[in-house]
Amino acid sequence: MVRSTISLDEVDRRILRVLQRDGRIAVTLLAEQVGLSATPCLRRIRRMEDAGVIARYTAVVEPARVGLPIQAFVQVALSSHAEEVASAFHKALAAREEVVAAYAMSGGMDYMLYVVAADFEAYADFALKALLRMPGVKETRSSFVLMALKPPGAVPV
Amino acid sequence: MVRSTISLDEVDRRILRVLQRDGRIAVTLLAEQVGLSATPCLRRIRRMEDAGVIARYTAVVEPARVGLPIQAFVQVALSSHAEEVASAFHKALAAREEVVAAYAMSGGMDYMLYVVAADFEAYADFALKALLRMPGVKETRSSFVLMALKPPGAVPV
DNA sequence: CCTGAAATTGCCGCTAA
DNA sequence: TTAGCGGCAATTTCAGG
Repeated sequence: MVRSTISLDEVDRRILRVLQRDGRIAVTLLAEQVGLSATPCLRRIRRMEDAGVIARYTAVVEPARVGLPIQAFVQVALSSHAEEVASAFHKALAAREEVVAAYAMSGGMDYMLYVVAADFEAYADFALKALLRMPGVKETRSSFVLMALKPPGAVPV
Repeated sequence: MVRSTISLDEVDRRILRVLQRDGRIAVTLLAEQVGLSATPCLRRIRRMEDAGVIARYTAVVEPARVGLPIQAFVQVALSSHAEEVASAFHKALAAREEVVAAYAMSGGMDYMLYVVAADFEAYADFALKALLRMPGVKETRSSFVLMALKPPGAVPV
């Protein structure tokens, strides 16, 4: 995955739409759907993979069905934004598997986390014993997911 | 994708870990990595697909590389929680492609959205002209993603 | 278009309730 | 003895040159 910027034409975008909908589709079928034969279609896919447009392929696992029904968004503010503090915090986040996604944010709170847990006890353990004790953490605010209206879906390309 | 609950053994969990890391891996290879032959491995995959444990497969597209560098989390509060208002709001959300994910939440704000846009103007158009005018919307609070520390990753199975 | 590899299916054997 | 699970082999379909 190289970091170059590439331009995408309408066919590339159609490929992306199909691959976001079904990441395991056979290239042969995909090619048909976008009006190409397999070879050039595969070339375009590889090109987008190499350019980092397609970061990876993944199976989308339903957390609730694998024993992780608690899902929360957690906003975190740090007390210091010194390089060492931030990078220690990043390292601490990376080490916790229940943190499925983490973003540095603009605005009042510095970070947004997406966290999964088996139950409230496990979540409380994470929030109180792990997160609040991570380097530089000043304040956290958790909101729990009640329902996914639109499960993480396709980027509009 | 049926809605039954199934139990997963350690082999199933290993399959899920591999498929989350590489959603396009060949079943043959996957089978090797989890210590099975292809046939039972594929059977387990199908079983998890049917049970909704694996919701789908997808290509993970980097928004910034397809011309959508603005990414925001938006919290939304509704002025009414009447059935009709909520469902009209859900419908309005569903119709907007820039809303990549949407959740009903506990706590102060009723919804959390993940939104992508081509630039601030497009984002402002969405926030001011679309979102604020959706049925029942009382208040919104946008935070912009500065950096993805941990890009949406694997659920710990 | 062609060749090797992968996906998928039918069938059989083993093991444990 | 039967339900559940794994493997082998044959067939169809796909990947990649």
